[in-house]
Amino acid sequence: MNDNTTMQSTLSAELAALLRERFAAAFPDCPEAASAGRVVPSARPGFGDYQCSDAMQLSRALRLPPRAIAEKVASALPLPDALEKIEVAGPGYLNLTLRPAALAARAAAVADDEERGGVPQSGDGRTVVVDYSSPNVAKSMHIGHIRSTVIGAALANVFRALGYRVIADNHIGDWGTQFGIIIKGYREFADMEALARDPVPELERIYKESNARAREDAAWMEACRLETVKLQQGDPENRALWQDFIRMSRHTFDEIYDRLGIVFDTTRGESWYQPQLAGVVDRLVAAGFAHESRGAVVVDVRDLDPALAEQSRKAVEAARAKGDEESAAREDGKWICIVRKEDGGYNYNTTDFATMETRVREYGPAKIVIVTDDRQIPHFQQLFLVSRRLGIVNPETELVHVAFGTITDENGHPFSTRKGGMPKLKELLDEAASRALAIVREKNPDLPQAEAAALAERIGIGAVKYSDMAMDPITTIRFSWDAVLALQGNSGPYLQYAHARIRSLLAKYAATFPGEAAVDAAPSVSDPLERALARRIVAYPDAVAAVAAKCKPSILAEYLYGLAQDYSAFYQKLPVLKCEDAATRAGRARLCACVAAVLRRGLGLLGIAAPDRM
RNA sequence: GCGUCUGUAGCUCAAUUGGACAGAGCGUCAGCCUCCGGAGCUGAAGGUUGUGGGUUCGAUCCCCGCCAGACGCACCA
Repeated sequence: MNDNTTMQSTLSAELAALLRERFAAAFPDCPEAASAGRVVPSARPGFGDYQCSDAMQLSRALRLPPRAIAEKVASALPLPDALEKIEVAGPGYLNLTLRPAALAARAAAVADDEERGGVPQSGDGRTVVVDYSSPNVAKSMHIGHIRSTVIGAALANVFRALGYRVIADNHIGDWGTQFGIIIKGYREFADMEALARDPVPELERIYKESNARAREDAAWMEACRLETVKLQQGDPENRALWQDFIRMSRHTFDEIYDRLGIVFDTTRGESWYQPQLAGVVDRLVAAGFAHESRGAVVVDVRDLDPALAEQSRKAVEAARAKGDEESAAREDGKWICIVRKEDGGYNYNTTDFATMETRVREYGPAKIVIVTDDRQIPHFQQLFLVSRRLGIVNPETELVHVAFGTITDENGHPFSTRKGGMPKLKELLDEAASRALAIVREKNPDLPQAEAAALAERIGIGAVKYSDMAMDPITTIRFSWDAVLALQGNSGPYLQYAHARIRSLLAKYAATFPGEAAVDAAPSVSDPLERALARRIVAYPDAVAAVAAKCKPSILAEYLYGLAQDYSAFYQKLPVLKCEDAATRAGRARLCACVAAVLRRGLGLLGIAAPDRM
């Protein structure tokens, strides 16, 4: 183990490796011992810095009391430089305590690693495709889109930080039957002025109205269908309209993305794959995976897995036994994956197969990560299964569907379209900025107008983003203005505030003690509050790695919140500028600087700004 | 009917994925500004982790059965 370290791995990984060696050496005849040594940060300070509970697990295999096993591992020599002691505690825990100097050096190394962000380069140049945001052309982005956007962008950042080559792809909804409906409506009742002024809401109005008419007027519906067919056959006029709609919509999306600081490496909408769709279906049929059914071409997922077939057969029996023919009929729908519709058109299944295939062929990715709401879980399960069986995706490519919970209204019900649907994303961001501005003005009355507004924007957006990432993606969010825009407690601004306070303190430090070079000092870790901070900093690389492994930015949000909390406790109790002893003062200033660096970096991965003042 | 997800403090969520005494925020109550930024800090109250079994040295976490809610189930994505 190396104290001042090149950051090739995380501290916990190095300690685990050390213990693994010792377990293996102590019990060479036991295969289970060879894989022991898992290490996690200790539950409480009294239990050292890291703990290992594997001795208890091995007790059965080794037929020895857990404490005896732990003792043997703990007493092995020599103790590496970084460790002060290894103790056996409780029923058989191994508690590892770091030497303060080693902890301080390690914390500084993590914070100072500007190039790699203190994070091991486990990606090693492999490729990850991250598919997120994916709004629909001719529809406004609303609060339902923000989770995919924000979570996906954070995951892309994290994979990049870990040394992966990332392809961030915005798979926008720019193809499908809705365009016939819009084109028909556009021809009949478009308000050209409104379209010029603010195109997307007008397109949305056109779609809604045309769609409503199609529902009650069969002739209208047929006309819409014909427009779709014309578009898909390449009719120049319809294609020009369609491209116009895309251009207008993308312009509106880009305004939001600019504001959110979201970037993509590529934007390939569904239409991009359109030329490949016929070939996909042909190959599925040729391979025997797809067949004709009720006029459509379908893949029956049950054909790929006898267990599913059996499960399905039982479900039908159970329904029939109760005379529930409706449920029995529904059963098919769960397993039928339509790849060509009765009318010869293709749908999202076909497009998604083509997308999968293209991504594998073009990028050779180690992972494909797709971020959508949880209603699409069955769709992606089927897509992944069939893609693998057909060989569209090779076994080396990991497929991940990051499913997040839908956003409901304040009462836990879906937002009803009749009552205006989900709040628009732009409205949300405006409201966030405006609430933040009120506070900025109050706290910084002397700040020039433009600066205050810019700052409020960063704070408001930070609040919105944080609230969407602070919890596990699968959690359903009950929308509430007060929760999304919270500026106190577990919130984005709380983290930003902790960071701004440190920056301010460090500026004052530099001005007050120009001779002291805190940069050269080791972070102070003598007080438990300081030590807690250093331990937290050292765990940063583990947090980032965990985000990638679980595809949950919430892990990083949680980590940063803990770091900020620890800092606030430290700040309250231990003086820095007012500390009499120059050496301690420098050590504390250095520790503060390390915290600020990690906060800024972590917030950066979440896509949240870290202003120097607020 | 079948499937997926979820159930943890009054409310919103954590719990390093099987480890030591289940922790935060909001709200409530009591404190902290002659003190580096109070968007802050300290403390109190608040829990049979939906429920009943099982596995384990050890279960919020894994398995089985119930209960409740959300979502999905043939040409939207």
